[in-house]
Amino acid sequence: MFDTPTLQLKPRSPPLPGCEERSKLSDCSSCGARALTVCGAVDDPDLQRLSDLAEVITLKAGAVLVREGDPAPHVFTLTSGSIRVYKLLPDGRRQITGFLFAGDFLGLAIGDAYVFTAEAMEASIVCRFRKGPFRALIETSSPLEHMLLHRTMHELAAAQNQMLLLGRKTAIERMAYFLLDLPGHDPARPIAPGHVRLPMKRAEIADYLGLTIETVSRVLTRMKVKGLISTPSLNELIIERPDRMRQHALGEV
Amino acid sequence: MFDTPTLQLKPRSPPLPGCEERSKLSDCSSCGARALTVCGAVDDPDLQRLSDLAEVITLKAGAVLVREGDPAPHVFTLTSGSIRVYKLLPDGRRQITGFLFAGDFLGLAIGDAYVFTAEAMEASIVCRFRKGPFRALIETSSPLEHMLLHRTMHELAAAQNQMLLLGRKTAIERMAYFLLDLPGHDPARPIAPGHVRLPMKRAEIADYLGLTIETVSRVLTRMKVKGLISTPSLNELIIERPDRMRQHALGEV
DNA sequence: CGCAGTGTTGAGACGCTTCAACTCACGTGG
DNA sequence: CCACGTGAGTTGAAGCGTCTCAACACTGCG
Repeated sequence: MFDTPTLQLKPRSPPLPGCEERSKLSDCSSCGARALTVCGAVDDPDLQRLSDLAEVITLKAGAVLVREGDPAPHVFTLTSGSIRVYKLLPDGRRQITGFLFAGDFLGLAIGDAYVFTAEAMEASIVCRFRKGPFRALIETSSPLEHMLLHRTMHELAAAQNQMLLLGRKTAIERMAYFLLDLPGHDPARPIAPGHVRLPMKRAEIADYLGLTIETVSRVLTRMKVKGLISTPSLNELIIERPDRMRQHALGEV
Repeated sequence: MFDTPTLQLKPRSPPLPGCEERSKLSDCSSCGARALTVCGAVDDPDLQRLSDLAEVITLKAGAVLVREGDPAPHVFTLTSGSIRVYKLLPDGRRQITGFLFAGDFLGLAIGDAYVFTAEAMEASIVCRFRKGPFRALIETSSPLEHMLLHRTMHELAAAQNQMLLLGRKTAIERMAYFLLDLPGHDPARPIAPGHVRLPMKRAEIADYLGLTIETVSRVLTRMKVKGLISTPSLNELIIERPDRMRQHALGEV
């Protein structure tokens, strides 16, 4: 599963078109800043020292990067590809807490064990750091710690939006929010505005939105019938009525 | 609503009995560390500089501290009392994203506007800091920023547990998790193990767990009938079967 | 005493889930 | 080239858990 590592560390790509839309939707005024932070705050010496600590690991689609409950000696950054992060209940119920894309951090948890499982959704490359040296570096690098705080706060704000979604929104509202929110996270998103790439399966969308695959399918059908979306292929769709979609996403009737 | 301020800053109280239980439940190995961080990491000079920036504000029960969408010039720490933090949908649906108790931070968000509303649940005292000087202080105080990062990661982990709860758990599982989790957060919790203080109303529990007040009431009744809990009063209950309660909370069976 | 706010309980409605059948795309091997 | 199998997605019908609506009980307070 793990490749022989060579040194590499790729900062998050700069802000991409379509970011404004997500920024508005998620009430986050600094989506651009998020990317900016990574590109800007880690100045060269720190970046170099980070690189010295990094191992590059390539993952095949479906490969498990970390497993919930396992000892947690590493932290990661995702260089390319996409990763699903989830928690399981004993009977198999799954909640996907996030999809990660190039530039995202992973494993920055408190404690000695991972509190989630992370799997590659497609062929991916990650940089791995041992936690100890990484923490030591943080201690000495204020910009680095600053960036981590910034990112963690960003994730927390997203998590709170997701709580609102899971606790109080209907199926169609969840899906609408998801479809508008997703492109802002995915550096590999298509250029064309309104186009949404869906690198995940229906089951993963369902487990992210707290629904079943059947409900996801039915909601997408309803959206098609209503003219909200069109689907050139299974893994891609076009938002035809962004205005109406946004209303649904925000729960405005 | 706001009192004339005098200087005051009270660090979080030290770890309290009952904390181990929560620590186990939430998969967080550092519940003690959380409190410890605040008491320990902010060493005297920093604490003093923080105090210089602080205004003390007293809140009556129900008072609004910050409102979602308003400009966000301040951050806060809660000195005593309890606060509910929530998001609203246009039609009034509410999701409470957290209950805050003495020692908790508030308002550490990215961007220029608050992304949530915060209201006092009971008479409370907060320390208020202007964001600018506070950020400047963070820049120069590594231990302070370290503490903030630690806390934010802690909150993020809790948020991910809440996503699992809201997305995949049944009503009784949600309530069980809530009842086991709550005492670990509340410094004013009763000494006796198994005793849970409920400073919030049914409506707030419901909006925190993504349920209705009727369902909350019915679940508590079911728990009473099953012998899982007993209720000396409306705002206090005793967990009679912590083992069975924990099974429910974790979705076993 | 009456009133308002809060909590409980019951009956019916509703939205999502469950279970099942079917379609479609894709790859494999005869 | 087609038969076959597999995994993913869609669609339909029935079931179930929670919600909605309504009535009632309890508490504190003027």
